[in-house]
Amino acid sequence: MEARRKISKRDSIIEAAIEVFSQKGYHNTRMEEIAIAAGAGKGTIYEYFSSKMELFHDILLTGWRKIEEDISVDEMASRPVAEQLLHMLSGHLRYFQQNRQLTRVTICEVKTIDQELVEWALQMKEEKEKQVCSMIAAGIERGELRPDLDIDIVSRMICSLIPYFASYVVMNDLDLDSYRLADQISAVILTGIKK
Amino acid sequence: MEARRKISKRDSIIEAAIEVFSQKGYHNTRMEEIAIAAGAGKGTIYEYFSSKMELFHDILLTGWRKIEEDISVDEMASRPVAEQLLHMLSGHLRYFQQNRQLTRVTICEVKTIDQELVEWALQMKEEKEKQVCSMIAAGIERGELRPDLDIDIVSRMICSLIPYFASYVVMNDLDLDSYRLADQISAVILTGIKK
Amino acid sequence: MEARRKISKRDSIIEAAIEVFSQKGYHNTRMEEIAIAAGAGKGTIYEYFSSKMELFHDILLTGWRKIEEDISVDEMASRPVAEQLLHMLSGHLRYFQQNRQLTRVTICEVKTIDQELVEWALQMKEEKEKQVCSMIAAGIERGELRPDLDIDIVSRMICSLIPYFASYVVMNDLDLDSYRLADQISAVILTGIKK
Amino acid sequence: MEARRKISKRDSIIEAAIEVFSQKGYHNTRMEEIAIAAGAGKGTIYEYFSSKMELFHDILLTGWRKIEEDISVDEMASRPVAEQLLHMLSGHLRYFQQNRQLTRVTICEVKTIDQELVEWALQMKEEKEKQVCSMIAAGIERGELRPDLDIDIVSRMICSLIPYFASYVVMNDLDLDSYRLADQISAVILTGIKK
DNA sequence: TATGAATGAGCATTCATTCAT
DNA sequence: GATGAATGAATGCTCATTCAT
Repeated sequence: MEARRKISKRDSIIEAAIEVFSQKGYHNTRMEEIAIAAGAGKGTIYEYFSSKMELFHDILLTGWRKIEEDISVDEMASRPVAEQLLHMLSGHLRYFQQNRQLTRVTICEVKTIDQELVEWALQMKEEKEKQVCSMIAAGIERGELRPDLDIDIVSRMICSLIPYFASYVVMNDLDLDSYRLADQISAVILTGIKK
Repeated sequence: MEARRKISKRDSIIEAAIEVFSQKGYHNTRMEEIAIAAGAGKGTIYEYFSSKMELFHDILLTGWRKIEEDISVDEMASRPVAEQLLHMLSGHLRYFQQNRQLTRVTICEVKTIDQELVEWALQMKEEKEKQVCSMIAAGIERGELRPDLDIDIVSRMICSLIPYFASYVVMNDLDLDSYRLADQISAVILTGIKK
Repeated sequence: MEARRKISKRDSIIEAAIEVFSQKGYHNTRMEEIAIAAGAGKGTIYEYFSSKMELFHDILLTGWRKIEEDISVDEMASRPVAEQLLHMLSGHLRYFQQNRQLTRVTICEVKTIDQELVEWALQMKEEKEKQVCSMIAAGIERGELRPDLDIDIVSRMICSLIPYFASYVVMNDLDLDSYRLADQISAVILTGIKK
Repeated sequence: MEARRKISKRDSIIEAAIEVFSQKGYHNTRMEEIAIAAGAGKGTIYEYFSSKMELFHDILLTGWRKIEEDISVDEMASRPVAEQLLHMLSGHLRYFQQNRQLTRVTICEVKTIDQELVEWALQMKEEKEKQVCSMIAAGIERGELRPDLDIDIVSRMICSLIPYFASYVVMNDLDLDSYRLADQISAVILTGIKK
């Protein structure tokens, strides 16, 4: 029971931190606010996280992992690009909708804070771009896509859609049909790149 | 000569502020750093700007205005979408390349700082989206584009490219051929949306 | 014990603040000095007082309340004016002697600081004048005092004695026999106003 | 003409300084405000006064000298105390009324500012007390006053009236008949001390 | 383990004073 | 002399972090 309580304490802190960070941003959030929102003491946060930065970093990591778990692209690698693209986009959009606050934090905040974090975020981005590159390259290989495409550029075009529509979804409280939206987006892109 | 010196002092502060803000971010920049970088005293900054926030806001506004001046979209309105799109994208990309630091500040920093500023940034974005919407709508009207397009979505797809490639251009110090890049991007989009 | 310590911390800050304010004046006192004198950190002061002004205001209020508690005039209202006057004056003088530093702050500092505070101080003064007015009026009523007296003027004359002798007592470190002093003062006034 | 202009510049600065100091107090007054009120440049003030403190000190000195010129007590020394007292009090009260702002500065501000100034103010006060002491002593000598009076105390009682009624006169914009007021005050005191 | 009182480094801002014109 | 742009020392206040309980 103690272990369970400890876990729930840690989780309530994370939950509260996501809430407050997403509303006020990293720099405008005070540790005390998080503590209050978590129903814990200020000191308790430091039992689980060594600093404000680490807490933030942890949230970012968790967020990213959850996305990647949610949208496992690899196992789709053999499917047609059309399907993969649709799967990826709709997966992301659905995730954004279901994790609005976490998304807001993950997308917007990283750049202002810490060199280490910026580089980490860049890595995440590049990883994503590489994933999409592979998808495109394979599509060309298989003859699905036009062979004259600049793979890097197309990959970045697709990746650009994700954070932009993320903030679109997050900022508006409207509940979108994420599948239909993804369908429309990928239709345009596909027509633009298919053979 | 007095007038000239005053202007150059103000300008040297702005220049220094862009430099430091773009490197360290708003919250990690101390006024003293800006002063030193500008070769001025701390107090001098306050002769021209009433607060750190106002200085930052001023830079953002200036940056935005310069972009809009640089890429006057309106006078192109009667041209084919293909041309307009290419003009807009290559214009932005060229601007980003020529104003790397200002771009970095303009694109990245806004969200963490101030509610008022966030709303202002949203307005700018929406304005841009509306511009592109008109472009698309007119293109459909003229029979250049597929009539079944969801104008809003396509507009957002195009707008998503701008900040993403902005940070791509800004983060890497490589000198890209912005016209070629824009050409490739718009080719894909165009194929995706043209009749 | 926790409660006790918290109280003593707050008190040690107040004590230190009275000490430093009384020696250097409000504007020449830095918060850090108070903190050092209190054996506390700068931040600790702000745990108990939201600003320098509030700390000062609090001290003033406390000082005033202590005086009024110390010299409860009301319960003497039925006694002869001679007795009341002597009681009031000797009470004040004794208080001033026993709370030299607080007196110095209370009497001298108010006017330079803050409009709100000035008005509060004026109210305190007017309250005091009214108290004495009642005393005089009742004395005339009872036939103790000359009926042709201008009550307002006499009241002000008596009130003028208090801050003046306060600073006299406070500035000199001599230990006066406050009762004898009060006796002499009130004797002169009484002879001047009695029937 | 230059000399005349220079004099008027200096005077306009003093005039403006009295105005602003009396309204905002020493610490809340900025040199720039004085400069603006004087219709001069900030730097110009330093042509005539080496520092803010010196400007303030100069005003105080001038104020005090004007009082003493206005109410020359010495030449009255041979007259009866009744007359002297009335002369002194009514003189002061008239002066206060005619120089409201200067009075406000002279009476209220001194204590918070500068050790040197505090001591100067104490000297002024003691000088005044000595003057009145002589007056009383002479009155006793001449058999006008009761011989058992404590000269110091009575002197302080009289001196206490001056700043108190000064602030009374200054704070209220009512135009008082200073002669009548002085008459009433001195009547009470005299009855209290005469043989 | 959990707490929150205590801390002090860090920073935006003010304003008396200087000095080139 | 007169000016006001430029300066930087000085200071109130914030908030992440610590540690005694």
